[in-house]
Amino acid sequence: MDISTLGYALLAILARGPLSGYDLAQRMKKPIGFFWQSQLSQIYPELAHLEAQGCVTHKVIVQEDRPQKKVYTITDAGSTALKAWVTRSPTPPPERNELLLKTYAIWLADSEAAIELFRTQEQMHAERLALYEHDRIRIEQESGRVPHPHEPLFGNYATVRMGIAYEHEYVEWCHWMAEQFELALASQLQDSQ
Amino acid sequence: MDISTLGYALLAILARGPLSGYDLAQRMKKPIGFFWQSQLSQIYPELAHLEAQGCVTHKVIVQEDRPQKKVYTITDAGSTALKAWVTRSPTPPPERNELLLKTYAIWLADSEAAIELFRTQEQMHAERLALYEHDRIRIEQESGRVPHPHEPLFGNYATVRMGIAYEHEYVEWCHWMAEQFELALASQLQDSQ
DNA sequence: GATGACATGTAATCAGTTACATGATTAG
DNA sequence: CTAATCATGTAACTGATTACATGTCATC
Repeated sequence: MDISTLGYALLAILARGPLSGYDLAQRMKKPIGFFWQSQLSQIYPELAHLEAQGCVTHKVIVQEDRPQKKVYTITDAGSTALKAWVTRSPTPPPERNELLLKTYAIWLADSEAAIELFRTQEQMHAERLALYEHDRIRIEQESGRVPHPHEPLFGNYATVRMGIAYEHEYVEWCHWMAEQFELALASQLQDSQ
Repeated sequence: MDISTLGYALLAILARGPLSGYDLAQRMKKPIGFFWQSQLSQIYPELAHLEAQGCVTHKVIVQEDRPQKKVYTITDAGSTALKAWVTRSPTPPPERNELLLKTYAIWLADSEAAIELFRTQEQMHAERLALYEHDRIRIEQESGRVPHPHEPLFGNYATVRMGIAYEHEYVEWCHWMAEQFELALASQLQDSQ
């Protein structure tokens, strides 16, 4: 029995309550998607796999107003496997950041183009930051102040905290990058006069 | 003609000077590896592909003390393609952070196990932080103070700056996480007395 | 003579994305 | 009747990792 990371991701969501594959995909967008993404076409086979391993079971639910669906529930075996996994040190994943790769070769670019690139990135990350900060406040209001480490909402809070710190750094770095090229541009203009 | 991200990564390295496949793989470890990793078995076919596209050429160099090697040089076409690529906005990659996924389900864990996980992570990132900070100082000494945006060393400096900010945030967040579980543990012990 | 760094590749496998295929039900 | 959402899947392709395969040269 070996479970893929996606498998654990699905178990982590199902640990909070039963859901259909379609609904799992929705969760894979909104809160989970910030640190683990996945497509429906990958979720369905993975659910079948988890069921074959005895980590989940499903019931067909017939709905009147919508098409019928399969609602999956985590089993004791699944719960045990998930609990064992959460505190196992993850193997450091191969880093892959295309923006940093571009940055490594950015000395080749025109200042104007570089400034545009980093201003755009700065704005993008500022938007995400605002989104996360909104989420953080929502969570703090839902539970009185900071959630306790043993309630599910703590998972949301802790990850959103990381998101805020991450996006905050990103925005500042992008800002610094654009600034460097603006300074270079200014001194170029001065030289040509 | 379409070039993969790995292809651009190789071009970005070759833009600083000709190298063999083996040497490119070395660079893929030391400075580039922090934001783009790759194996030799992927590099060799990619170099052949780049050569077929006219982005690089190679010469066989016979060495006396070592086996012969193929040294690759970037062409004008390769240089043009690279320069056009560096300032194109990258498509945001699907986020995938296993530690955050575990964090989302960490409320299921025992406080002791959680503390160990985050203390270990904190130490790991503190080590990387020290490594990056050392690198930053080395670069600042090599060039008088901050490298100019249009010299190659700026690429190294800018990426290492991001690395420092990132690892710094990571260390702080891990520390906060461990602290949350230590507080939970302390209040548990108090309750049982 | 064995080990390790240098050097270049191919083959099998895996995880994940995109495209394809089908169908129910509701709202406009 | 048409588009959007809900709902479940399969198939083809792509990028990357791991394992396999071969060989040179220097040092211990």
